[in-house]
Amino acid sequence: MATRRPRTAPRKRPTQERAVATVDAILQAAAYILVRHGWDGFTTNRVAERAGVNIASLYQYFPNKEALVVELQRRHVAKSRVGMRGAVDVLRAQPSLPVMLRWVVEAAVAEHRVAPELHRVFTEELPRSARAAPDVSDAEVERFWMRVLEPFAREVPDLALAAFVLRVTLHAVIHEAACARPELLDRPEFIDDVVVLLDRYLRREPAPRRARGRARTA
Amino acid sequence: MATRRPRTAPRKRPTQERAVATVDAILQAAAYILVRHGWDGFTTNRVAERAGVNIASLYQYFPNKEALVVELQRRHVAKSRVGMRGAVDVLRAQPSLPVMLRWVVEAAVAEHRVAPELHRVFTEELPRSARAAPDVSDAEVERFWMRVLEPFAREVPDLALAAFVLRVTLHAVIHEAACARPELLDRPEFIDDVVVLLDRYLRREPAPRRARGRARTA
Amino acid sequence: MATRRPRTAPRKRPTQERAVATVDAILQAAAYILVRHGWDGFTTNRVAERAGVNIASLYQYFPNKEALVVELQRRHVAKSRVGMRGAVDVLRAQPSLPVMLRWVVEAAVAEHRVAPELHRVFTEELPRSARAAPDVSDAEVERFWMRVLEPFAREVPDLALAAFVLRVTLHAVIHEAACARPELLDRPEFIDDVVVLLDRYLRREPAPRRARGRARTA
Amino acid sequence: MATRRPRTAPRKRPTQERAVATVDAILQAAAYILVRHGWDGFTTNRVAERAGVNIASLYQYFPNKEALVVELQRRHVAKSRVGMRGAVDVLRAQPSLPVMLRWVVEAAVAEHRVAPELHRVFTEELPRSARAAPDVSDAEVERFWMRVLEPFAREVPDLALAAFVLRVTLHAVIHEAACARPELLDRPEFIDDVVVLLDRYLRREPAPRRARGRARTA
DNA sequence: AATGAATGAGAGTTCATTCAT
DNA sequence: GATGAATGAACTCTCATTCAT
Repeated sequence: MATRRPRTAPRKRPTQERAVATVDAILQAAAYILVRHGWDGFTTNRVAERAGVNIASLYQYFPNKEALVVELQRRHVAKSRVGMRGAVDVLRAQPSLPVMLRWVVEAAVAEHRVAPELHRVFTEELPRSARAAPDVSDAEVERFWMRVLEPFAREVPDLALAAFVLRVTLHAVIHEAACARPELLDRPEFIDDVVVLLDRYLRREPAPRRARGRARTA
Repeated sequence: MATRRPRTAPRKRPTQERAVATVDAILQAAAYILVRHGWDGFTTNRVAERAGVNIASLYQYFPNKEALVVELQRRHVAKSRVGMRGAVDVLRAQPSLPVMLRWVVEAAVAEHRVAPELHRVFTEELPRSARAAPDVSDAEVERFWMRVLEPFAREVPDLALAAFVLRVTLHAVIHEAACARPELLDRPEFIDDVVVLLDRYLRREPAPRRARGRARTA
Repeated sequence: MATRRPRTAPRKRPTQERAVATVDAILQAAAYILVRHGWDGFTTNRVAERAGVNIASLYQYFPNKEALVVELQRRHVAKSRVGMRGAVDVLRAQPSLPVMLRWVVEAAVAEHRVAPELHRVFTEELPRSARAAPDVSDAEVERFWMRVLEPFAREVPDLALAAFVLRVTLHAVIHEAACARPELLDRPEFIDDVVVLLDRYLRREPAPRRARGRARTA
Repeated sequence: MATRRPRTAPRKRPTQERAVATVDAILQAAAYILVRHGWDGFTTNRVAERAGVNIASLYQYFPNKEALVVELQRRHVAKSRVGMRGAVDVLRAQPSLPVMLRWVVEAAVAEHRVAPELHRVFTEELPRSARAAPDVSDAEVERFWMRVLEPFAREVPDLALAAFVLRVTLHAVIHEAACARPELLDRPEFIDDVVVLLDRYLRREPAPRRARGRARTA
């Protein structure tokens, strides 16, 4: 509600090789400072100093502090989304629900492994002005889920609601694990459990016949 | 990793009546500024001005900026936790799982209704240095859940893991709803759905007998 | 045409004696720096340093650099206008034209003696953004002249035009003298000459030899 | 008093055709920026960008920012003075005073029509460091006037003073009109009036009724 | 002749915080 | 207990100018 968002589009594309290196150094330094000192300690001077470039060079490529972080997020997301691509393809093929969920959960976990600390700062500290507009909106994600789930979630009374719950839950559990209990990401039981959580939520009954209704065995 | 956390304990308890009023005015102004301008726009001078007190008075009661926000969080949590008390008592009585869950979910929803915008800033913008140490740690909450769930979650292979998933999911879904889709909090289907989500996750089998296996009907 | 004018109203009135002294020191330093280094060399840090106060103190009383200069102009004008008051009263009494003119010229000269160098910077170097809106507009001055001259300037074909010429000439000659030939201000012949210039311009007749002694008809 | 004036002589004459075009583009852009953004907004980077040339190219022809503006003034004056040449020739022929004055006034008006906005910036905003040394000094102009007026201004007690007043008045009235009331320049009455002003000032007699129509004696 | 890249120096401005009354 | 005044330390961002190609 507060301050108007300043323009964050990069100022000038580096064309020479040297300049590309400069921009990379700046962004790498920015990531470091952001993780190390948080948004409050993220000052352009610090970034420039750490990058070993003059502060004015920084401003030749980024119009302001926010733009730096936005570009950082853009690149982070680009890297993170790689695994999600494959999962989305699987979803389109519509195998069984547990199989689909497993793919997505694993993609989400992979996503969170990329740079968990950076991810944490992005989600937990940035003011609105420094948040990158997401390339895919939550609403779009939910619509996508609705289409995918439609054949499977016959027993779900409100599909839109379920899509919302699904999106939030999926992300929250993995995000929190990545931030607070990173070791969980490596345990197969964790992934299994998340799949179970979502699978049972969506396919409400008749419940899996057998005692250990794991997604794996379904 | 970041900067060392400064002491945030309030500086001196106001004893006279006038002083109590001063402190209240300061905190109210602080909440307003925080919601309105975000953490970045939250400056002690602004707070003092809005509160109508001199900046030096502010520093007589709060040793620094962070302390202000910490106290704000303390009071917010105190208000929020009221409903949770009752729920905890119910849990101790150990009725059926869905009943227990419904109580907790409803308490959590009530909690998020208290001051959603303030809540959002607390969770999404504060730097570590301004975050209040929670009065109950996540680990404690999870241990509590383990004790509570023990009789019900027989089919759950890893109770500690389940407690983690439960805690995170419960909070995330309601928190996100409160922040992004506040109207959801008023829909009974929403609460129902969250109960279903958790109930089916914890009681993995045999599944509810009938077609619309809502918690409500269990 | 360029940049929008920033707000230049002073930020906060000093109430304690100490603060009044601070503000005075700042303004005095500002005048010094402005005269010494011109608008381009007029930096708030320099001013604060010269005034012996912290830069933040400066900003507590003036919202920005321009405001400082605007206040300087305000005070300068206030001082300068003192003599003009008397002259205006004389004009209202409507003695003979030369007498009136002499009063005004002398007041204008006095005005330009106040702080000629400062005056020069004000008129010759300030960007629009730092120019104080005049308390009396040129148009108003001209309207005043028209009223005053009406009984005397019977032979003047276009009184509005004459008021414009009068205003500009009067100011320019004295201003230029003050800036480039300050010694002129002390010579009575100078004042006499300016009076002659304006008097003969306004009282055109009996014109030299012919009625409408226009160059054209000469 | 201010900062030492840096050398402003152009750095190197463009010899190739391409280079001439470059210099012209730079100067044209400079004029645009100066008029549009004022001296304060006049930055070499902006000029280079607008000119479509690299900043380094700009510095190949101009040693610094001031030099740019100085060259701009040089060219402006060259263009402006064209009409004045003719007038000067007329003056040398010594026709009647009103005729001479009319020529000069008209030349001055034409001069001010060339690029009034640029002219305004030159006279009202440039710091000393960026002001071009005039090719003809004020003193020279005044000496010239003295020679010209000598046969006509017999009644003028101090010819040097009159030359000063004449020079200043002539310029100021037309300059102010050009800046603040441009429509005046097109009205013949305006020119007439200025001629009358100067003519009557210089040819004092036969004075209106009395010999030395001084205010003093009135 | 021309350009992309780089930079030292500094400008304006804010802020958390303390002191003196 | 409360206030007006004051300040050290940064911070963001710009600019004139130069270097390497």
